[in-house]
Amino acid sequence: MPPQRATTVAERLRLMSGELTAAERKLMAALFANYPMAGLGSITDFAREADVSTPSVLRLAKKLGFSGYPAFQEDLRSELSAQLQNPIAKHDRWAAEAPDTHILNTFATAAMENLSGSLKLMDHRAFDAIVALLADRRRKVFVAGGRITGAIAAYLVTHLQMARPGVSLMPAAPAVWPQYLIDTAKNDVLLFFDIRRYDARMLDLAASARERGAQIVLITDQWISPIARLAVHSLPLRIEAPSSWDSNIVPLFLAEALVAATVNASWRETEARIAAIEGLSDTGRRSK
Amino acid sequence: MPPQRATTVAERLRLMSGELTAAERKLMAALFANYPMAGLGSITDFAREADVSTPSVLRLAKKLGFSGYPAFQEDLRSELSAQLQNPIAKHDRWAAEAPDTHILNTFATAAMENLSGSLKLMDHRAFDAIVALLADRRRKVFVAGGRITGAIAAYLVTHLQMARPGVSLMPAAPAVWPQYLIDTAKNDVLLFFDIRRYDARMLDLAASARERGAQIVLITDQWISPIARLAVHSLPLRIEAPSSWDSNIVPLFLAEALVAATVNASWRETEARIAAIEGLSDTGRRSK
DNA sequence: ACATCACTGTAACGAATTTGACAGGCTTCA
DNA sequence: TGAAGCCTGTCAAATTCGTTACAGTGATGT
Repeated sequence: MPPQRATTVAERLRLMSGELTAAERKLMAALFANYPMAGLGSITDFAREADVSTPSVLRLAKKLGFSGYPAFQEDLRSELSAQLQNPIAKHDRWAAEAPDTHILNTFATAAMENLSGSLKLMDHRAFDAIVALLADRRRKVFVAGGRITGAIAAYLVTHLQMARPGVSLMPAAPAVWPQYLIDTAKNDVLLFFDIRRYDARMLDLAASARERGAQIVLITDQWISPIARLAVHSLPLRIEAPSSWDSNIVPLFLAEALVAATVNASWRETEARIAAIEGLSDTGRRSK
Repeated sequence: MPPQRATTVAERLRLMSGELTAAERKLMAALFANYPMAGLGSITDFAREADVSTPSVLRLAKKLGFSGYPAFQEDLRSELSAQLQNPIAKHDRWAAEAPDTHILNTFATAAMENLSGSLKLMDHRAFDAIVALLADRRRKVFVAGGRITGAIAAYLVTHLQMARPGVSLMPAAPAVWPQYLIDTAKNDVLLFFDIRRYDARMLDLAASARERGAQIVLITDQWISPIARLAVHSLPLRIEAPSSWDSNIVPLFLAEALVAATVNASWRETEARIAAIEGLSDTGRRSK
């Protein structure tokens, strides 16, 4: 454990720069030349880079208050990861007049980080492949969600049903699943939202569906549901929130993006359908 | 020398994700959970982080085409330093390797703008006042949503029910609303999600509830539902999306923030309840 | 039920790293 | 000029690390 995380290594170095010896200044220069990457290799590499001996590096690390070279490196790493986490986030407060610590602001920061973190690691080819499956009208589509994610699944189904026929929501009760499975043909699509605590019965459902030849698609969290090994495509998302429960903002984002992309992918057929729905639902409904 | 710098480690990993074994997927998840820092420590640390053996780490590195673990690390480092060179550059592209015009990117931009736009205009005192209403256990809480926002309403109810008793979802069918209204006492809370096209029957419901003395709370869009004039608090949100439909990401955000704030506001009473629910739901359910 | 195959962890080896001890060299001041 | 003190590198010991070999396990298919 590093002595004080109050400040960065660079900061500490600058503070001590007056008391540094010649070799230590060379090290400091080498580290700043490409900070902090130069310090992330072995102590030997770092020493060679600065053209000093390895013990000099060790002495510098100890002078900075670290127990040894690995401790020094660990500090550099955590510093770096902290820096990477807020590319933009800490700019300013989100909600104009609320304090930084107001839950609206902490939640907004978490949501932004979840979204950008999810997208950075997302495989957009998998996304496109899922859209292709959803846009293929020869396949029936079933969507399943757990106790919490059920609402997201329902949301997706509501929208997909406007975009194409043959879309159903898997009911929450496992007892009725067989009735849906029996109608599942080969190559139909079964899309799961499965986020921790993963439901064992969802895994069973996925296994049964897969046996019948269904294409399993999985939307999960960064810890990855066990359904992943049955799925043709899985998308892991970040869902952490400053709350007792996880955040489903990113899963909802993905649901909306999937719908929009599916509509785009088959606009010819979808356009007429949407228009028809508009016509039907305008009756007895006031619009803006 | 690494085999190909044409692509990032994350990218290569995603490309091979289909051919990964269970242990390798655990490693991938661990690496992505804290990318790329998790891979910059020792092979032992990385293995422990992912809860696999050290040889499994090595096997993954070789599978990705590296000569050994150090080569893998070197690639991560150079990738990282390349990324650090453009501090802001790739900020506009959210999904790292998808084109700017990919729907994931356009949607992400819209979502970010909606969120920050909503928060800039939000009255955090109204938010706090709503939380105070929701946290007051003497009041029953009813939540109503329209055809689309119903899923968000259901999501809010699912979570609020974990935080406190006396929370119900207004069913979609207007026919059964009287049964709920009859149980509405003075000062109970009726929270609406109402987004364009505003449903006339929702307005009727709000009017009836208000006559009975209920406190009406409204979450709506920037064009503001007519329910607003009946409500004690309204929060207008931005919901525009590059899609045929509006985005409900910000409404969901608000729902989550309301839940978290409500839990905080009455933590003393809520803590035990959450623990009890955990205890009940752990039975017959697998955890992570 | 059996055999095969792929996967995973344990254990042990060699290599590289980190660290401490020591001695040479430079500077400083009497 | 000489001596003291600090700084620095060389060297070797100890530790940790990366790697290989092997055996156990579970899944798959005959």
